[in-house]
Amino acid sequence: MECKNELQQLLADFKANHMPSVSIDCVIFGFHDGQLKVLLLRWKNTDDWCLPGGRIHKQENMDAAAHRSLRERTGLHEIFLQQFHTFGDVNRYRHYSQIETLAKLGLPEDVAKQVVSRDISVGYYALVEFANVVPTPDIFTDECRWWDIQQIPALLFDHNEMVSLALKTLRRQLSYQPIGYNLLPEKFTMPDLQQLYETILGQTMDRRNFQKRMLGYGILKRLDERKIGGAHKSPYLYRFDKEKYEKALETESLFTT
Amino acid sequence: MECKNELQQLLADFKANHMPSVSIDCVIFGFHDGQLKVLLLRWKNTDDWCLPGGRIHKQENMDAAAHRSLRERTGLHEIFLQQFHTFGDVNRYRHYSQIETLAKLGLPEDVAKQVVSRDISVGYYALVEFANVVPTPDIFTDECRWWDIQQIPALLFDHNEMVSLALKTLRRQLSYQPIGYNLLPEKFTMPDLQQLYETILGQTMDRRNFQKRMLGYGILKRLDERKIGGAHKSPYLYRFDKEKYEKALETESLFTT
DNA sequence: TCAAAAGTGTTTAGCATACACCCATGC
DNA sequence: GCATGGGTGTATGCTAAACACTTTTGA
Repeated sequence: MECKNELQQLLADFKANHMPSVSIDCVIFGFHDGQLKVLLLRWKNTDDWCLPGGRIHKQENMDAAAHRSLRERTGLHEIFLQQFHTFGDVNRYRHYSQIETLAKLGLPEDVAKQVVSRDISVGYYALVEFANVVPTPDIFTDECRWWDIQQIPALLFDHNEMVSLALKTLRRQLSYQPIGYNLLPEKFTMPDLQQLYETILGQTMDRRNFQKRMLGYGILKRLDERKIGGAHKSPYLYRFDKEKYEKALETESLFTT
Repeated sequence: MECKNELQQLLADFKANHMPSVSIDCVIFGFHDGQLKVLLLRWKNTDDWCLPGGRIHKQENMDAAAHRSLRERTGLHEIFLQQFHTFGDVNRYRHYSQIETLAKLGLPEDVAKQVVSRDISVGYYALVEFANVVPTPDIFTDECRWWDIQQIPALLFDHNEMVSLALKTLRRQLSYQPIGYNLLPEKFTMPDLQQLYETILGQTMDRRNFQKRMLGYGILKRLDERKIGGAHKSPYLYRFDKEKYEKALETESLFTT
């Protein structure tokens, strides 16, 4: 009972500080071992996975709330983060047997209902450098780890749909904006970059044409160093010319207002 | 006082039936006289204009709420309607001297504050056939009419920003999707269609190349009729091949999942 | 010395642009 | 008959795609 009151109190405090009806969910993309990965959380005492998310403080910009949530899950401060869609179906919380899941959480039913009442959720996607991430669970979850995009299980709520749409948006963005700055280490080789593109788009490309196109954007700087240690011929190392990269991000498309 | 209580009651009922913290705003595009137009509302007893909007019923899908709002403002049932961005800055309601405006509305201050408290707003844009629209004000407004996109005044809240972003999205969409089905009458001429494109993109195009491109999409059907009555040579009439048009909308881009 | 990966340049094709002439209609 | 707008086809250029040989490296 005391436990229940404590929970009620927690919930009341939470409600006082956060906007009701609206939540945020983040699809965090990372790249490692030639695989595109997504960061997922496992709910306490369950085998059920979901996307990291959060709520918006009453005096906080929505984008800031998304950044905060990201920071809490990954430890990263400067990240590429972009809104991609807002999900508002009444039944988006019923795709999966959430009642079972809530039961496993051990929450009293009325508390549980408030935790997952019908919400509008704003979906963001983030691109992060895999190696720098320290995956950190939140209070509802006891595990936070990367999943290969190909091997993502059935997620809670409408989160599988969110991942699909985020990936679709990422692919489209790739076709008119440079991407990679936030997904690769500072120094990388042209084959690294190509592998990233091929992984995101799910298709192979011609090495020579790819290189020509990338260099044509004028956002890469070839270093004097080469990557050593690998078998075979040592590839050159590149890094992004941040200034030009940012400019290319702003231009965004053929049609700028 | 009674008036105030009545308002309080209205507000209480409203809050019981609608999701708090979230609203919807619609940028409704129409096309007439070679001009791209947007439907705006004038607040009661003021000269302040804003976008039509609404709230989401507790048991209503968000898209349905947007459609309902559109229907109420235009009388139209089947409309092209698409979410384009969600606005969540804390200060988005302070771009303009809203306090003055609220004063003019004649609402008691505490009621007024609740009416325009800080919200997340989901922006939709709609393409409608100008001639079929019956502009209809809502309870907060006493005028609803079309404005040339070039002549839109300073709007309340962040609504100018919303119009800009909606237009930008529309322009981008034009570059990889056919548009026109919802903006033109059933039968139209190639010059009509070109004028629509030129108006949206804000640039002129070559007649011959435009026609080649449009016919190349395979979504137009040339009718045997020609448009009569105009001066000069009578142009052919076309209409969209709805089936192929829909298919083209789904394909959406080079990169389909 | 061999296999595997990386560096480099040329040819080709498809699509978008540029451009000019003839025809119909109302005044 | 003439000014205006609409119908049609061809030449050109640029970007993206296709494609092959040489070089380096570790095993």
